[in-house]
Amino acid sequence: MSSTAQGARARARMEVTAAIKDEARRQLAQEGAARLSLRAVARTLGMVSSALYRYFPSRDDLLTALIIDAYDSLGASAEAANEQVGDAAPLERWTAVAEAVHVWALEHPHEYALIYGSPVPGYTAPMTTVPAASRVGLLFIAIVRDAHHEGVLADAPELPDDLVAEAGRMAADLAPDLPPATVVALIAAWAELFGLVGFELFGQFNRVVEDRPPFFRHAAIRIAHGVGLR
Amino acid sequence: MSSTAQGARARARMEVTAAIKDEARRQLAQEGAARLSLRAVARTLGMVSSALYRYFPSRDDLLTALIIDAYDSLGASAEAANEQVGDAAPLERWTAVAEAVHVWALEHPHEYALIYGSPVPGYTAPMTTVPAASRVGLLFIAIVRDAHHEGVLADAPELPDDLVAEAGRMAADLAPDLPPATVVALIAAWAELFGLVGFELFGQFNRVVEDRPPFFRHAAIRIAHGVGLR
DNA sequence: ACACATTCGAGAGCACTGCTCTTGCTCTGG
DNA sequence: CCAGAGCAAGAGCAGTGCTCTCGAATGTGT
Repeated sequence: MSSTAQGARARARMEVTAAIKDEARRQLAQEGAARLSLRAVARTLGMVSSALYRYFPSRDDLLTALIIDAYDSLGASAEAANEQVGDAAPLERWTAVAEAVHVWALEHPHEYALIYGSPVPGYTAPMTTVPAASRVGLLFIAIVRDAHHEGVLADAPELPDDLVAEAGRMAADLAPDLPPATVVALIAAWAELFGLVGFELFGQFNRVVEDRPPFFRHAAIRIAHGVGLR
Repeated sequence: MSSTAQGARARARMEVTAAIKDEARRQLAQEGAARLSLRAVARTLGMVSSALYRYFPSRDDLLTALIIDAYDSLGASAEAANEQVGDAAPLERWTAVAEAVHVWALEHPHEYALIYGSPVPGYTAPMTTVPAASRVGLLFIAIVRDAHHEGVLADAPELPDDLVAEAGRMAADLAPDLPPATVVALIAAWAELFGLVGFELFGQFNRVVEDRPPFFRHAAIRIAHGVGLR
């Protein structure tokens, strides 16, 4: 038997699991991760709290499921933005994806905080989150790779001696067809972009930057320039 | 009477308040903000939990005190690094301060998460945190200003039309003697730098960047270049 | 078709949390 | 000197994550 429709029992389990995640996501969006309460979820679902443990062995496991969903939701938004600009120039694809991340973060602040903010107490993300977490990063790599193969990618600045070895390792792991210096610039750009998003979302720009969208767009383009996109 | 040494009562209050903050800071450093417990603090201090409310009306007020201390600690580290390199070139001062922020963050991960990570649930930073929070930013502004007045600051790239007005506002507020385009680049650089720190600290670089110090140094220098420091 | 096994919901309970309120004791300013 | 302010302590409330036990419903193998 495959995984679908194997008995009413399994189906019911799927449905209850989904219902729990849905309600948990709703509470997460409204109250934030720290105020997400298993008991409250169970309550609004009309079940007793102990029953919920049949589906998620602990609060952290529920959070992990929500984290994966959040990464996937963000990744889907970014990929949709990338596809929507079709075969535009790499720089435009980059900014479109960056915009999509920005918009998604503003629309899902608590989800964003859950995945890119400070990790919740004593919680260390399990391996299962890695694939979902990588989607946006892989998109940026793909865009830069396309630019490189089209011959429109400027060279990244030379690496200092103490970075050459590590850069080689990074390039081998992430994008063997790209120059190591470009890979280094790309990873830095990735972190810098999310730094901008996080600062805006977490209030660091309050009373500093008022009109955020043009500021972000400009910064995202400048960051793309730093990777070699023109 | 001034604020110092006005009666044994006030002094005792100061001491107890300091003891509470110290113990709270210790628990924060070990367990993280979300696991900071008023009752646990009171317990190890040998008092009953309700007594603690005479000194901090709520858990959030204690957290606010710790936030201010954390900002001040980080600011002091950054300023010390700036002074230690004396009247070196602005670029070196920039990287020295960036390094200091980086090191402080690695040494105080939970404090860093408290101030630059996702804000704790339903908590909005009160105005009283603003001065302490501004110290590092003001340092970066001062460094760039010095470079500008020494005539060694490269021009920042031209601003798009939809950013000119906002850039003028930002410059007027933060550094009227600097070109608006430079101020925009500076604010972005500030956020980007903390983006790098946050990504490293919150595990986003796991399995991506292994040898972090050279990577960070390189990225910090590249960010400084983006502001016009050479 | 029946017996066995597994799964599940419900309830009680434990140890913990932030916070409030009342009761007295102690210290201090006028 | 002594009234009032400051303070510690205790009990208590409502909430949390999580565990354990106990029937009942639901599958599965013979």
